[in-house]
Amino acid sequence: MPVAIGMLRAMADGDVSRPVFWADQIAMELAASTAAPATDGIAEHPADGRDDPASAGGAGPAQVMNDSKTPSGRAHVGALRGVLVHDAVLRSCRAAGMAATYRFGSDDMDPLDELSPGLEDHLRPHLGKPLHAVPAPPGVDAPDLATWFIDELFGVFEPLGVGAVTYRMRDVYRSGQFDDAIDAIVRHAGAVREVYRRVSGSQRPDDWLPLQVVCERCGRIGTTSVSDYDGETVAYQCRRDLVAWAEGCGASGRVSPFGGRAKLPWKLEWVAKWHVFGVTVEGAGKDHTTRGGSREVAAACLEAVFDEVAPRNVPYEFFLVGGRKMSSSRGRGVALGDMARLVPPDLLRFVMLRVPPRRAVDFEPDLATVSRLFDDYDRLVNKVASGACTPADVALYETARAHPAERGPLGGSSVRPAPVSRSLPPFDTVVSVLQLPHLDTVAALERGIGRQLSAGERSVLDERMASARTWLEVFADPAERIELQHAVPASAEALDQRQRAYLHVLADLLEDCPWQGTAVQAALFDAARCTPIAPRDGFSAVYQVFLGRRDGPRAGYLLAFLDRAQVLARLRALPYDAAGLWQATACTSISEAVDWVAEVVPGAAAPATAPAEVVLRPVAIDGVGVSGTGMSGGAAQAPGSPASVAAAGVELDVLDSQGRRHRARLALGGPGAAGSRQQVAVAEQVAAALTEAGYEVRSAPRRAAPDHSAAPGGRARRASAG
RNA sequence: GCGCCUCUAGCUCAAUGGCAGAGCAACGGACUCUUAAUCCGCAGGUUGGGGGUUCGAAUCCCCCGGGGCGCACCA
Repeated sequence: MPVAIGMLRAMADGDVSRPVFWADQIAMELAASTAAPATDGIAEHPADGRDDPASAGGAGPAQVMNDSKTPSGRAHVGALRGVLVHDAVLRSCRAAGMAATYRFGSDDMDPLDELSPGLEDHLRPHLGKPLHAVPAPPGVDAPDLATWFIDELFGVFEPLGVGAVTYRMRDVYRSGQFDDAIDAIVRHAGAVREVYRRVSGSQRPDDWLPLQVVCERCGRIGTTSVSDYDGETVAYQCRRDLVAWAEGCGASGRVSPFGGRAKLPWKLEWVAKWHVFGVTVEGAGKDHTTRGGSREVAAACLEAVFDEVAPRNVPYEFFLVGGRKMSSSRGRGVALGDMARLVPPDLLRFVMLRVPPRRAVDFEPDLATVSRLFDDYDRLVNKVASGACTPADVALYETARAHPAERGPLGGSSVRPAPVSRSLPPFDTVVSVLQLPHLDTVAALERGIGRQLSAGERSVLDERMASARTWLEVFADPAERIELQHAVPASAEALDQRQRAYLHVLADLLEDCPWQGTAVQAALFDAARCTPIAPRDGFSAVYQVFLGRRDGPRAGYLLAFLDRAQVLARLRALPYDAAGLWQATACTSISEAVDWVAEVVPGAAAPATAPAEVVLRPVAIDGVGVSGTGMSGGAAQAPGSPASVAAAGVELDVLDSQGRRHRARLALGGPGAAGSRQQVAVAEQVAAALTEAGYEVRSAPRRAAPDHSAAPGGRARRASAG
């Protein structure tokens, strides 16, 4: 199977009419261009013997990838784009049998030129110093600022399977590796100035040298201007007004620019890296790649000074969050560490590498986007596992996999496990289930998909659950998070009388309902018919009372995993106008009630079916509440207002052949009709009429007002309850 | 001003010169019954507009338009 995968790569079959993974395309072009004896001098500058030995087995000219990052702030996800673009090219080169290495540098000789949010006071005195010379903030366990910042990025290399060898510019300069390049570049300062003028249009003074030294007095490097190179030393001035963001100390003198006492400005440092390391591939973000931009200037300088051709560029777009560029200085964006905890390594590689470098990756860590990412990756894995895929699919899959332990000289595909198709609960489902308390998440999810997960799927699910937890903890905004409220939230005061009545009806039905998801879910619908209310409005009321929002996960399951007594108390917490409900919903004559029963359950018309059960229950409406509803705050009702409504009635509960409960109310007239004698008489008339029509009629005892524990035994007689 | 990317079904995107497709959403249906855990089905398009190359164009070239971003100060 691994062999088949290798053969599927576009390069192996040479069928250019089929889609080619972008990194494979670049590797092909590199192989083609370096195979031919070019006019460049790159071959004369092999990567000075520090190659990763693992790469030595490859055939053909060695490719040296280089990339770097200035450790000037907390790393955000965008920093990973360049890292992974180069890593993808590295893997493609190795998969094609080419020798290739990947170096990644920390540009920690650069001056501190901005104040990271939250660290202003600590950093301000050090503006202009090399980043490696700025102390880490108090309480941070790092030797210096640059190390602290860059380790955040380097820390994800291993888990992501990034095959880069890291280095630090302070070490490069101190070791003297750059001394010859510094000498050559400064000697060619005139040519450099000319390139600056010609390519980017920037004018430099005639005595300007492309170099900055560390001020011997204040230690700043961003504030010094340099001139007059004599082959051993340069003259410098630490100027107060050289840059706006830092102030020099005013010192001046002569100093040797070698061995770490000076650094080249950015564009020339690039030149030196390319020359000294023999770099053949170095991509750059679009901010560098514009016409007349730093990349073009550097390429021209490389040619002017060393007569070499610049490495292959791989221009790449930004990684946007919600369509906007991330900015660590403005605190906008997604922290690298958060992102690494949010999505598993494979997915992080996948999201960065599936789009060609020149296209922006727009990723918003909201539920829909993250869920889609998981879906997309599952689909890719299944596609590759099934074999119904293109070479580009296979290449993307291989490139997206993070498995550092198996990385080999040729990409290690021969030892990689074959992809296994998976059928896992989607991310948003996992998020949903995780938020239900007291729930065995895995068991619930397995129940959801109707089978047990394999061991492999289980480990992927564990990963997904960890992601879901991170999402809930770090990324979910209040609108996306469901949180069980400890009391009825204030927003629930807006529920109308019908919804409030629904909650009370539901509470009564849940008194002796089996405490299980499906049964509770059925009770939710029963309560909607019994109120009556549109199910949607009833559900909405439940979500309002428990979650403080209008929708939520399947309500029956939500409630079933809570404590019954607490659920009942919560449902009854909001008072409602019982008399008003009766006025709005009750039948006013016996014949109307009987017609209603016949409409709901056509028992007489279908004698073959089991007779539907009708339960009659006398109910007192004493003007402040209906007895038996559990409403305790009757005194809150204004005296007076219910004077005109029925003072007593009969509830008719009908259980149809499918066990669904329906309810009608029969009001008995004005305030004077409250006598139980009349209730009994009416109930008997209704019962007689219904019995005549073929229904099985039972009567439930009148319920005592404040005590609903004496619930009539027949109430829960329904198919699902037995 | 210069440069890059982008425009395809309601939404997010595939298809890289060979019959315009998927996932969600919608719609229809099933499920002791829609509501953030299920399944099946159906529909959805002048590929931003115009011109050109080609037997054949979403795809390549030119022009126009909409949107996003970058460089013109610094790494």
